[in-house]
Amino acid sequence: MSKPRVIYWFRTDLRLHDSPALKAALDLNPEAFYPIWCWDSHYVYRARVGVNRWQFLIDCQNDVSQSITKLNPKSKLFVLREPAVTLLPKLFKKWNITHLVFEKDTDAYAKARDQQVLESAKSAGVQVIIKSGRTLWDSDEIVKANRGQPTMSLTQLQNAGNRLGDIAKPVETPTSWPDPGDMDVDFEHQLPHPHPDFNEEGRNGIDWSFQSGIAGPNGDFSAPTLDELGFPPATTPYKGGESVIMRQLEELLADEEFIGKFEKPKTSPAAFSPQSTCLTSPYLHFGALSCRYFYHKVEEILVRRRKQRKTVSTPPTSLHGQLLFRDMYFGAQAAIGPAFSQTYNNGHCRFIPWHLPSKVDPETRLVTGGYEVDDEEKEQWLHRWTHGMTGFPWIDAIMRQLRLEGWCHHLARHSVACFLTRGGCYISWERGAEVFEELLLDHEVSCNAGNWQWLSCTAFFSQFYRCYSPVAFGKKWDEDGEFIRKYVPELRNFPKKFIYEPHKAPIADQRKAGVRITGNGSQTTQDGVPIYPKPMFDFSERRDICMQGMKDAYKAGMYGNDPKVLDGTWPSAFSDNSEGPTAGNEAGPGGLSSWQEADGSEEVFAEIGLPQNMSKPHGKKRQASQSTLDGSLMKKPGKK
DNA sequence: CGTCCGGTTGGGACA
DNA sequence: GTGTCCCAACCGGAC
Repeated sequence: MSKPRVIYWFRTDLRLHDSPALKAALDLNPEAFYPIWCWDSHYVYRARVGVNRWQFLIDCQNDVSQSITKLNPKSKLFVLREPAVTLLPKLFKKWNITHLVFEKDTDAYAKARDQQVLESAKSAGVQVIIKSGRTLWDSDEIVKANRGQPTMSLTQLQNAGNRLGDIAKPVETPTSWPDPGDMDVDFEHQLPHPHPDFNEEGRNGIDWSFQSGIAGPNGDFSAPTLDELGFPPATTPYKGGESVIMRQLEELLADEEFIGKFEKPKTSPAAFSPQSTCLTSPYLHFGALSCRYFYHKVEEILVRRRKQRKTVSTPPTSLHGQLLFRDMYFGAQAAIGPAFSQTYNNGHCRFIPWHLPSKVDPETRLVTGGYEVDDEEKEQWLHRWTHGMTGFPWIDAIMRQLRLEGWCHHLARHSVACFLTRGGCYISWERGAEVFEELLLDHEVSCNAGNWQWLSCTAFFSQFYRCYSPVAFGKKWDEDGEFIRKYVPELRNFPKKFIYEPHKAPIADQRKAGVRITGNGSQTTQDGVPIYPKPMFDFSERRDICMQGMKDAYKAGMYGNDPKVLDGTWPSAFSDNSEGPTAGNEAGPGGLSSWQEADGSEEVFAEIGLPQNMSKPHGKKRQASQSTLDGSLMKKPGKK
């Protein structure tokens, strides 16, 4: 019998420590072992990925590659420039593969992709081993233990977890690494279709990461560079990689007071250099840090402190609580599926007639990626929020920190999310989720969608009268406005008295601080003088309007799968002057205020085999992150 | 892990 | 010692 020839397919598990899937692969004692990464067109073109997350991913890939090479100089992370669905069948054949091993993924897109890979493996006679390692418990098992229902509260998650038993102990880190086999990739290189490219706006050049052949420009299977992807240099100060976080974690764990007494609500959203929290989320996202490893390391400290009769914090506010919330969102997504990241046809998401609603396809019941501009003013508010030009310094500082660094504190996210949705703009949480998707290093589909639902009071949380003030909340943490001075530098020298409401400062104070408070954010200087915009609305006025709107929507009591939401008769449940596009008795499905049939652009994409829900967005380049498999592929003439 | 407002409480200054 | 005023700190309710 021939010895195993194994492909280990790295995805969002870019680590060597505590990887049950990697251990299972190595336990096969393979004759040839191929640790690979398939460069995926979904990530390159169809997901919204900003430059900072690109850099972080590439850091993680290079780091794991170096760790592999340390164990075996003949090996590394072999990055192959072709999507898995077309590439793997060719590799199975060319490399005589007997086993394919990977970590289980729960995102809708990844699930569809993996299903397709599973089928091709089956027909090629390749054995597939899949292990769970991305969450504390296997999310599908959690759902079963929760009577098939999505985990919509931490208690549900904890009860389901208790039924499943203890969180798996970390598995050992490999100390040796088998040789790869022959690396022949002399077969047809199938290029993914580059259109539509939703990351076009972020690029300053064209993407040519697929153009240089399967093994890349040097033929050495290296990870693409930002330059190859057509991106400018990244601006984040954070560096990806398993070895980076393992070093940082050692320092974090050394501070047993901090770990043992950690309470999220007591950490400051205004703290920077250093931040008030651990900043492990980007590493958890890419799997550079195992959540189970982290959980058990924290547990060791808690056990020690309990023995010493020292105080320990508990879920939901403790560090364990944060990891449990993550599992809760994964469990919710695992049960609800692709609809989890949208309102339409989501029975667990309250229907609220937000402005700028997502366009939907009543056939597939998925969002199409575009949104409707029901009100030009709201479109401008969204733009100003996105770019940190709202005229509310606390909000703008957070949004600029997010864009620049790819991260902001959890409570800061609360603040800006509340402001965009139920506590200010009354704009769809799905618009905010898209912006976060692009900008966050730690963007996790389930956590992002779940937290936006939480903050907008459409699911998980419902006390909409708890509304963050863009002035008071920041002041509570940072009276002097140091955070604002750091990220909104035009206000650096503004008097403390007015730093949260600069438009209230007398002209003399403005002149002294070297900035004028004027305009709508479309300019940064006027007559050579730096300017900062006036607030884009009266906050307390907007808060009252939003709260009344939320009351109306809660009274209507509809969810995303309500027949009236599905067929567009939902406005009959609202008075015409309720906030949002609520006039009349009929509108479009979802929260749309009108409904037109496809405008023709959809057909173009249908032609190249793009699934409906990934069809070109109307007007703006936007798309759903959680969508079905990107099947759009085209053949490059000739061989590699 | 909301904010605002109004009412109560309690300590200190002072008559 | 006691009454009164002031104000900050705290608390509970409404939204």
